[in-house]
Amino acid sequence: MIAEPLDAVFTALADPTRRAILARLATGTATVNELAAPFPISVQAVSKHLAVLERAGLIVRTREAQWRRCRLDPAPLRTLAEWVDKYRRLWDDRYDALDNYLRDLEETHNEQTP
Amino acid sequence: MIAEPLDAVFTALADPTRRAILARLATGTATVNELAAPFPISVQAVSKHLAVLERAGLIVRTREAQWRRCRLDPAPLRTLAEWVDKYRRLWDDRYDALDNYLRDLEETHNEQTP
DNA sequence: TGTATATTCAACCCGAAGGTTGATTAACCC
DNA sequence: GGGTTAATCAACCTTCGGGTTGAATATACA
Repeated sequence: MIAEPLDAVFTALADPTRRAILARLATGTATVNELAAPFPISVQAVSKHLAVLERAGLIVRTREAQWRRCRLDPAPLRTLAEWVDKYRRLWDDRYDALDNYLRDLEETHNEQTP
Repeated sequence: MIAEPLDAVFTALADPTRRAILARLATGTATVNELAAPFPISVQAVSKHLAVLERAGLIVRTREAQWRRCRLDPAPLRTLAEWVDKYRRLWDDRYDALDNYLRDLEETHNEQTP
């Protein structure tokens, strides 16, 4: 099993702190200190979280004087959505197939015991 | 930060072995041994993976003689798709806003330096 | 009843993940 | 240049996740 970029994205999103950071960034860009403010953890810890998000391609950090401005990059979300949709379709199809199968069983049963 | 069910789903999907198990189950139900066969790890390790998937609600295990038959449950995937779509929409909107902003800047610039 | 098979439980190992504190780098401002 | 602020780097601690092996449980079968 090759290491997929999907690993990094799912791993990044598995942490509630990181999802909260993304939620904050969805309302606009922010610096590391601004992002860290609402959390009861150190700025260094938040900095680590940002590194994880950056590795997953979910955010981009740019230098701006002594600040690092963070902004979202929705690209990996598209990949994720494709993955989810693919599986949902597969599974829904299977469920449809199962439904049909059960319906057939039912009908056959009804025919045998009218 | 309350522990969300989303945590369990993202965590479950972060592991490539577990995603492979889901891929296998997308083609139909299977027993633990059947699921374990393709992997170079022990049956016990696979059993643990299945527990993680079950906790996330992604699979259901039913007793069948001495076997445990596993089947997918696509429900959490729907929740996930909703989450992803919500964020994608938010972010795409922001990007549209940024695009418009940059376009406005450009136009203003062109007016000032014709 | 006894044995084989399927699966889980329990105890353990090891490395990675999330947190801390302290030091370092980089840019601004007086 | 000297001091302040923003952020990262480095070292460390503790918890958790994925793996192992060995024992226990449950069911089928002869």
